[in-house]
Amino acid sequence: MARRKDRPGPLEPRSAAILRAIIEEYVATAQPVGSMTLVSKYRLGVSPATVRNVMAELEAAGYLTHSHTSAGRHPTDAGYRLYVESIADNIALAPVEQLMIRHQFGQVEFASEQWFRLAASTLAGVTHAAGLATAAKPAAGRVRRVDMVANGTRDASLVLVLVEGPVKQVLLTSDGRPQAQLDTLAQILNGRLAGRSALEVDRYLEDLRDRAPEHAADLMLVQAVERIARLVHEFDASAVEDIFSEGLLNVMEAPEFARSEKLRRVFAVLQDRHYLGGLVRRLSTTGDVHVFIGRETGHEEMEDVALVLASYGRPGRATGVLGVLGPTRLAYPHAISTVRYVSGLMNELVDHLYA
Amino acid sequence: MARRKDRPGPLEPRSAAILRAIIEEYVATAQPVGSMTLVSKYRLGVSPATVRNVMAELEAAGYLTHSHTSAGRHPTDAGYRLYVESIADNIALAPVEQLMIRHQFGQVEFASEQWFRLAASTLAGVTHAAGLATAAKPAAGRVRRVDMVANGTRDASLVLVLVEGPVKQVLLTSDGRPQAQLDTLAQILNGRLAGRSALEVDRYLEDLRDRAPEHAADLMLVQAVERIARLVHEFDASAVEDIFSEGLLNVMEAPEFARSEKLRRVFAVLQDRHYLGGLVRRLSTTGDVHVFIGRETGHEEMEDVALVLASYGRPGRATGVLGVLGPTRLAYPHAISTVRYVSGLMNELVDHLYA
DNA sequence: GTTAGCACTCAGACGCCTTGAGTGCTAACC
DNA sequence: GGTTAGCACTCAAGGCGTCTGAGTGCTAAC
Repeated sequence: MARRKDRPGPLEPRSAAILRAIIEEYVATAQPVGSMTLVSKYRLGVSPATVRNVMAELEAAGYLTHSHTSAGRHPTDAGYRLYVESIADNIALAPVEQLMIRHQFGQVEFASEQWFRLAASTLAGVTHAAGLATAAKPAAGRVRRVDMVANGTRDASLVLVLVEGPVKQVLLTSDGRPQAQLDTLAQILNGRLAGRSALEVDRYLEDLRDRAPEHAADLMLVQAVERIARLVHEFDASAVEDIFSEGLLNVMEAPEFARSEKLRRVFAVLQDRHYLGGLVRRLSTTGDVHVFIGRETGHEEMEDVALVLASYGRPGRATGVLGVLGPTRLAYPHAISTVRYVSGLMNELVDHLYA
Repeated sequence: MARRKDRPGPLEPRSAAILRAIIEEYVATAQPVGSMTLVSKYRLGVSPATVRNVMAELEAAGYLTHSHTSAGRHPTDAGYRLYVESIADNIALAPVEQLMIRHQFGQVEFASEQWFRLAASTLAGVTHAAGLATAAKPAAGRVRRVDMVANGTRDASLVLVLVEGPVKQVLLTSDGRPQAQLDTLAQILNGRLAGRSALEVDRYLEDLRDRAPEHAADLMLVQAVERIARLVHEFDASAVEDIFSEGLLNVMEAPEFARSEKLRRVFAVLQDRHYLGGLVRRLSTTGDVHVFIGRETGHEEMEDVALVLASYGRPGRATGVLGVLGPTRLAYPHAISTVRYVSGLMNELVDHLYA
């Protein structure tokens, strides 16, 4: 029974300290925590009996549970949530770790795709959970540059560079035109399409088709514009370009996932490209870290996992998401500060690329 | 005791039929197979007692085992190997499935990266195991085309297209040069570098540095060539560009991987980019399907898994690997014919691209 | 409000027994 | 000779009771 306050609200300092100790102990050991172990390991200044009373209150308030009568307690999702809210703000990553991460980022070539992978693997390495990152996805794609490259006898590659970074490549049939002629074509396309969005490319395509007679010879031009339009549209439509996940092995090591059934469900959810995309919308674009615990992730299958996510990038321009996935029994303070730090780094990188 | 022949060699027809039946039953049920179930399900024309005698012979010859005295038998790796060798050649994929796979390949745009992913996911879907595919990796990369694109105020993207297909993108500092100037630079680079290998790019770089005075203004040219050299070298050195794996969830469903410890080891091996690269070398380049069962994979961690792999592509040009990963208890005939068929399709695609 | 003491609870470990699927052997059969 | 029926034997898996110990909740004293 809750003696004093059943109402939600700030806990008494002593209760908060005990909840905190229970969570930290449970995170460390994955074993239900009993009153005696708690007193012996943490200098709480009270006896086990008192701790038991407080535990009973915390349980009545919904922050702890029992697996069975004579077992120790472990936190509920609500308990973790309270804990997270109590520590979310003021923590910074240890300087040593900052340095380590910066060092890793320094190693990599400025090749855009590498970053996201690096972000994911860095997060995984530092937090010992799974690291996730999506590529920076802008609101709507624009053509930066088109290039055509002869490619054997019959084919040519069309290389499309988008303002937002990604490079796309598709095949065209070139009927053996020499490179010089392809260059001319590319020049025309660049003149017409540089800076254009998908809709604008569509419009140009219609124009081309209307005054067909004049350009009829250049069926290849039409073909190219068709492909470009399709690529830009595809880019706009793609929910999330790609989710890089690294260190899923770390999650497999957690005892809560010892039998692979639970694990399978989590993996299945993660494979769904649209899922993380959906979470993105729930993230404010302010760029601060958000924590989703258990059911809060919006997926029943994920009831045993927690996500610590942050968006990065610049709202008008490109944005993406990165973060960490682990069991709800997660070292939240460390995970939060790591995610915050890495998302800061990624902001710098995005600014640099989409300046 | 083996009554007749302990020597390896072709089994008597009846023994072979029984081994075959045991394997098929075990593949289907994942349960040890007893003599009575076998007789009742498969029309063998003999009594359980006879089957038991044969089983004892097969066990003495190393093709079957016992988990304990009173349990049914299941195949050893050697048993699977014999079975695989007895069926490897003459099987073709069912026309329905051929059609289904072709259909899937028809759906995809001719964008090179998609193929490998598609191959992997098709294999996964059809065989209900995990599908693997590496990108087509040629012996040594050559520059096809260089392009430079202004990129905000300070930076430029250098886009490098290799003869072998891949497109690389890195950032350069452009000090605000206009696009026109970048085009001129790119033109110079194309003139000099098109068709060149990494070593040849190196040579050009040395040239540039030697007669520094003349071109001193174009530090950016030097910077660009440096990057290009590095990219081509990296491409040459990369063991395997990327391994696309799809449908690992399928493997997680197999009862032999019910506890995730075993699974974890397998995943860990797969993450090692060099591992599959090593297997590539063990594949003859004739393009036929190779089967690695348990320890044959060369990794102790993989003792419970089997790989069915084929190389694809053209020896002199680009080659890659694709295949299927599953428990040793795998439907080999189906897996083999599927892998063979898909690798045939990939051959066509590679011919088309690297014509 | 805190604490010591004590009765109570219950998962997990251990040992025991039973069950049944499956074997290996032997002797009869063709 | 190979094949088969019969039978004793084996052993994992499951059910069942017991024991143990960590941990609780309650009550009464501080």
